[in-house]
Amino acid sequence: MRDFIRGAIRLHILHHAAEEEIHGAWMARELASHGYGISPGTLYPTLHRLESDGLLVSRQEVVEGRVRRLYRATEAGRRVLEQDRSALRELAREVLGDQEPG
Amino acid sequence: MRDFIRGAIRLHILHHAAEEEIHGAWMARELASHGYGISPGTLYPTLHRLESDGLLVSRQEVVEGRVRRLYRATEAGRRVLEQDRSALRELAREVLGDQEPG
DNA sequence: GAGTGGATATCGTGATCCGATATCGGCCTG
DNA sequence: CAGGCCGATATCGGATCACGATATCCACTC
Repeated sequence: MRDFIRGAIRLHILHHAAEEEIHGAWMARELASHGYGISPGTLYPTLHRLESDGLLVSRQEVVEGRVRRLYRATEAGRRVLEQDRSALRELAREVLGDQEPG
Repeated sequence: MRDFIRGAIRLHILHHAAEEEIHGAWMARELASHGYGISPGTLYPTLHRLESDGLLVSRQEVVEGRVRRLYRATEAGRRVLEQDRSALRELAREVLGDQEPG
């Protein structure tokens, strides 16, 4: 358990997949830009698991001469996302207290 | 990875251990009261790991005829806690949007 | 000193993480 | 059409971690 971030990766993926179609390499860059170093050996199996759990659906498309697997959140995925969001909200309330930012 | 909560357990433990002395069974109840089902087989190894990583220190004491191992956060533990807190803050900002709480 | 009860420690199994490496497939070149 | 290129995706093996069940520990009681 390097970071508590590890477990938040699913949340992050669902969050973006609920808003638009995403693909693995894009997600890797997105996570990296937030400082979440995730390796392909973690990311792709995670995407597959989310799909086999019915939280994501994928299709393949050719974009700029590259085959990409595009993922979107399913209804079940959105429900799980909402559950995770409220868990996050409670966690933030508990651990961050009522501190006002700035 | 049932929940993103799994990884947040370390954060939760550090949060409480930074404020007061805690012990395993108390932490189990605290986590359970927030709906985080954590088994002893996860909690105790986690405490040991945090201690061997230098984030917690422990001492034994007899309380009400029971031996308890009391944990407190070290300075390093508090630093990690702060790092995790700001990661949590950024995650909340990213995934929860700019919604105002309450 | 045997029993009690709550807290803590450990064991084996299965899942997960990880970096490195391999594969894939459309595009371009010739 | 064959071959090379390149980014995206998939897979492999070792190490770590989560988990529930079970065992152990220790102060107290009788």
